Amino acid sequence: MFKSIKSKLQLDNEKWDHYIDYFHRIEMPSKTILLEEGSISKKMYIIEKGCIRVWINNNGKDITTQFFIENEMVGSIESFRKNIPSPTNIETMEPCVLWWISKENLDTIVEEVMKDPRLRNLFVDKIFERTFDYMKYFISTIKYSPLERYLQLLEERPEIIRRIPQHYIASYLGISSVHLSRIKNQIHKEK
Amino acid sequence: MFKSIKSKLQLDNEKWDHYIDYFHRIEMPSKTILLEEGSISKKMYIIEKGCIRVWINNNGKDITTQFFIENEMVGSIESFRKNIPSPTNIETMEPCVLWWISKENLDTIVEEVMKDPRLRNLFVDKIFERTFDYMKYFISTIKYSPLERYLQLLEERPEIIRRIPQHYIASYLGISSVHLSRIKNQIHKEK
DNA sequence: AGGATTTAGTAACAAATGTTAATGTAAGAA
DNA sequence: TTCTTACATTAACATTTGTTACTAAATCCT
Repeated sequence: MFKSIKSKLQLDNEKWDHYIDYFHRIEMPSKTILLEEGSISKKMYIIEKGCIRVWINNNGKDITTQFFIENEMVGSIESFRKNIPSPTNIETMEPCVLWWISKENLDTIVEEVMKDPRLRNLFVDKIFERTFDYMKYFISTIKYSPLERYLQLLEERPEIIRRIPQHYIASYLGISSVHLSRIKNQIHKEK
Repeated sequence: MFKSIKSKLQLDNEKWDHYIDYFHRIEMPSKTILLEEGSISKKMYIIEKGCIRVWINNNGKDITTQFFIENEMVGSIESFRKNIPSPTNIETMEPCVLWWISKENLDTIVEEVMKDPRLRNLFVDKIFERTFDYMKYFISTIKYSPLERYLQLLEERPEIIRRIPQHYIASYLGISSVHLSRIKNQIHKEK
């Protein structure tokens, strides 16, 4: 599970083993809420197996804002970093195998990481990447039509479309599931 | 101009004076392109006076993605950080007084800053803030109607609406200027 | 001051998207 | 397996938003 991360970070064994102990394996059934809107995030998760969505409640309807699959890290970074109530819900969409780490332990690692110029740079790059991703999402919603956004998703994360029920995808794209059906139908006809 | 930044960072005078020298004052007429799509960003700007927009070209039409006013810092962080062609254009919308700093000099400051745990934290917080802002923008486009987004903008950045021509605002909200007219009319009637 | 350009509002029509309801199919639970 | 629930598609109609064209006002330039 952690081998790919290890080789990427190039940590020495001693530190590495220490860090590994901070993570705890859990299994969760589908449709489990890992973090509820309004509560403060105390854990981050790495997904070994399964699939998770992040969503916000909007007058009873929920809107999915992100999907995560294997080897990705999930959590409300905002709630985590600033110790404030999470604006989002985090929920499994399949039976999942997860590894969680507490805020305290992750903070310890981050503190260590920040002392090493090379790792620090990797970390800051990682945060920038997140920022750029959100920037891209944002621009994409005003620049492209739902059809175009669907095709992009199909291109960039086909796994998501294959595994996740369509109405979640629709909500993620900002359209109704009926309209997504129309879009798929349209693509089908054009071929 | 730099006093508020200075007091915020609590730097000692010696370092501070050193950093100040990295900034250069320039005046720019309205509608000047500071950074063109496709070119690599070499400068960051702080706005002393005036107003700037960031936009991307979409089949001949331009879409405004951000506005900046006095005391804000502008630049294509993505192009800056990764040394890649900028996806956006940056353009003045009023005659501006700006202070620019070169990538090299800013990198020097950042490197210094990262050595000090307190400043490092401020810096990382700043980046996280950007990320959260983009997250909010993104969520807002799928969660709220154009009317709601207009009211939010009016609430959060009234300055922008007062100073900037309506078709740029419309483009920023992702709607046509005609539709923004309708929205304003609608708000007017409801009062 | 005067002419050109930019900007904002309105109307009419067109296109995109949402809503509701009905139907069939697939997937999960007892 | 059988029942129930979740999911996807389609049609009909409603609503939202875009486009084009026209007008009037405001601003810019010389």
